Amino acid sequence: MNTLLLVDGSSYLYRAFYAMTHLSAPDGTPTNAVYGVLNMLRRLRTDVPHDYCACVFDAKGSNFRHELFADYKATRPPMPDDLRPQADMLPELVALMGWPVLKVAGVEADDVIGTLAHQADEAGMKVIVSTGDKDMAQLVNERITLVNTMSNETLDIEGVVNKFGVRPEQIIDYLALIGDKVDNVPGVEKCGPKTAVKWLAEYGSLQNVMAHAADIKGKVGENLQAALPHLPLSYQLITIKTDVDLQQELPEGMQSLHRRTPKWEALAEHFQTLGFKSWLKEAEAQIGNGNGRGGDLFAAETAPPPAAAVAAPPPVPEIAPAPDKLDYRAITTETAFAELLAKLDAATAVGLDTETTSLDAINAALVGISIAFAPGEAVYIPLGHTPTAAPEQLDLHEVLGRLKPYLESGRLKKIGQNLKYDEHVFYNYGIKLNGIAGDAMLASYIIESHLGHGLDELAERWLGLPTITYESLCGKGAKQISFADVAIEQATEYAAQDADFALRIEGRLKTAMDAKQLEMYQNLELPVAEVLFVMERNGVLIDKDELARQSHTLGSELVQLEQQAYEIAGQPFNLNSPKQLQEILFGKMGIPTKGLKKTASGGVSTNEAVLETLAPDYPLPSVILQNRSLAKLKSTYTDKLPEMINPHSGRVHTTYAQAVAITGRLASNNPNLQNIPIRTEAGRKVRRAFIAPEGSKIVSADYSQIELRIMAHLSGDKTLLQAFKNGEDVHRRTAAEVFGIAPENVSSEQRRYAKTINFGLIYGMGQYGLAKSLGIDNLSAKSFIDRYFARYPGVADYMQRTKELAAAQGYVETVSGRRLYLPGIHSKNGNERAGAERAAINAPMQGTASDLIKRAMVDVLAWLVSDGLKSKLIMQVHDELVLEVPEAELGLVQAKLPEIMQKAAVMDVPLLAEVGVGENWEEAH
DNA sequence: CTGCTAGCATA
DNA sequence: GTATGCTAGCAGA
Repeated sequence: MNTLLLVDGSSYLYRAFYAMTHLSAPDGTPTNAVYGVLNMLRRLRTDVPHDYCACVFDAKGSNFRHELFADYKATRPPMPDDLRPQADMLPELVALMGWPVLKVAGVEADDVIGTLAHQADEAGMKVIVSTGDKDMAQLVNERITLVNTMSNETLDIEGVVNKFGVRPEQIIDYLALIGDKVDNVPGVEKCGPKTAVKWLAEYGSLQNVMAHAADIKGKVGENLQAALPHLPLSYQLITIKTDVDLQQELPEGMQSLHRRTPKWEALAEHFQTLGFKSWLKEAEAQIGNGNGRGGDLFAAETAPPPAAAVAAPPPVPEIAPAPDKLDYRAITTETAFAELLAKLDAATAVGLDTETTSLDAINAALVGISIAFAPGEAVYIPLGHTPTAAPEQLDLHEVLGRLKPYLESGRLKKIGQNLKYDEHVFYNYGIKLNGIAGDAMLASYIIESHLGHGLDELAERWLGLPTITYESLCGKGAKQISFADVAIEQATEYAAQDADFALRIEGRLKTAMDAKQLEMYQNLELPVAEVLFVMERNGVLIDKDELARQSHTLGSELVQLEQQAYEIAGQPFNLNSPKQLQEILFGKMGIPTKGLKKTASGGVSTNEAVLETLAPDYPLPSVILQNRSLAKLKSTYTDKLPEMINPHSGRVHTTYAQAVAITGRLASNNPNLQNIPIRTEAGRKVRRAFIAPEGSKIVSADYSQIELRIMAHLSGDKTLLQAFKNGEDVHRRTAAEVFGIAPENVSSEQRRYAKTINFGLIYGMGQYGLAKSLGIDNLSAKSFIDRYFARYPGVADYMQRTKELAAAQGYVETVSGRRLYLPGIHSKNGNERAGAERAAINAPMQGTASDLIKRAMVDVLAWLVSDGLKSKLIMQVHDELVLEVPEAELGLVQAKLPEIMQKAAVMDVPLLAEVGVGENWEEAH
């Protein structure tokens, strides 16, 4: 029989507070109640065997009993000042310990416990309710028992009868007669336990006692008569609900009440602050055991789950309290603003969001700021709305000046959605945002990188709530209006919600992370976001004139190619139009289309591969190819980059997307600085325009064969590992192995083959792909691959294992525990499935490489800052970091930069980073 | 004006 | 054969 263990967190909070001697954290925060409750939960966890469990707390605010009876609990003194902060922090700590935590607005903890107990009872489960509250005795039956963990007292039916002298089903009647002084529930004057038991023994039920009120003599008889009108109400107040709607909190019912793995990382942090030393040690030991990240992000290899393991566990259901109502306000008066500042003084963490005039952060102007304090509680400060939209509005600079200390404070923690954006916005006004402690977008990216991370989607997925969309306020497309034109009322609803939801979602997502994920989130992605902010802000200096010259040259070359094409075709046409080109080549010129690749829409493709095959036999294709290549250079790079120079800084500021690539890589856009040409001579010239200011140089360092090294590490293949350890030329070595000759006899052709195989493997390539890229037949390609796998059995084995793992669990992992989901891995479509298998093979290598360089970026920036260097990180291109370095620091950076990159992780292969210096990016590479 | 395809730049 | 972002052309509003 399954057992459900329910803990009345709120009742214990009070009892522990009054029972425990004073205790406080190093910073003076009282901790006795928190310590008492957590200690009790630790004992319960081991002492009471159970299958499901939950710890229930009272939600803030009034509940249905207050509606029944305005004076309910009216005589209770307010919560002692020493208890309040403890009450606030306790639920989070309990959740971090792995307990499902429930808080339901509108009812009390008792009612939630009553409901869950009732449901479990109906399902034939055994229920143990751990509480210090005697009222709970009304729940006891054959399967439901109470345990007071503080006094070690157990109450079953017999126990209730022994203790109270009435049966469990009479407890409500019993308590109604006695009343409850603490909760201000009126009973019968002068009627205590003895009298109540006597009456109930005689008449059986409250109803019957009331019916015979006239029979009872003496002063108590009179009192009973006097109490008759209010006794039904008391009965109602004392009755614990067993029918609370928990659909929203527990959409999957009892099944979600599994104990989860404690978040040791976060617990350790809290125990540290709270001064719980022995528990801190314990948490650290757990982390050291690989149950959290140890000293080294890459040290712990998780044991692969059993092959039978099913896809990722479903996200833990929503257990955070949903606020009973929303409190969103606009701040437009000095009084309200002063109150807001006072609130910020008291707050430790807030949700933060800005509204602006532009998606381009560096050029965006502030329209308003929203701040959330608690779920459902947020304010919006309109600052840059048009007068029509906001008749009353505080002065932008005045407000910013007074908010600045809070925004720049590391003490006040900020949580938001893509805060890197807001960080830029504030920086535009001379404010450096500090204390960034959470970002819902990044948290979501860590948990499920393959899904969307927009706030709207997150609210839907994690809170089950719809959002007000930006489009519903501002419209879209050409007719879109500026947020500055949105009326305050609607702007407040929207903006306050964004801050509120970001705060709520981030908290929710954190509880869904395992220790490794929390580690990656807090110690990798959040710090990386700061590095990206710095790099974006730094920008890259571009030599406009150089690009203009190149554009000019390209322009005249393009004109010539165009003329040639027209002559060959016998007519002018648009060389950039695949459709027109198709007509010319396969229509007018009558080139046979047999065996040529088709486009998705049915026509004959005119892509590079097709034109290459036609080039030996016809003159036009090679002209087109040259034209395309140059046109791309001109339109995408030499013409475009100068347009992207920011007039204020004189530099180009890209935006790095941190949550788009499913493998963990960054992406760069507006402009994309990660696809600047290098392969062709003409293309590479573009890099000459990436320069450093007078007195500085460009320094670039890139990881050598990073993904191949990671493949060696992941596969553990002896031969491959050895090649790297010996510092060999791995492609040459591979050729030697595959062709069965000595490395010194490998021809350049053979080395090229080997290099292609090595790269192909990283992409999950099969014989077909290899044949195509080497221009050999399928059979020879297969024999190459077979020979390769025969010489590198570890690699063959790894490929196989990875595919199986992906199929078994639906995701694969990087070395540091980043999860990479493969939605297509179970597809019935063979092509799609094969694609997912290739992605599965590639993802751990690409993803681990990306984790590595992210770690290096954080370390490099930390070094630059701590040593007070003037060198600037300006670009990241997947395996390369580019810096702008003053000449005085050149020697230092050249030595230290590759060293930091190589030390980003300790793996079974040495990491190698190669550094270059130059006047421009081409020279430095 | 918007959304799509083809093609191509990078690691 | 993995992972991205950008441009031009073009079709349908």
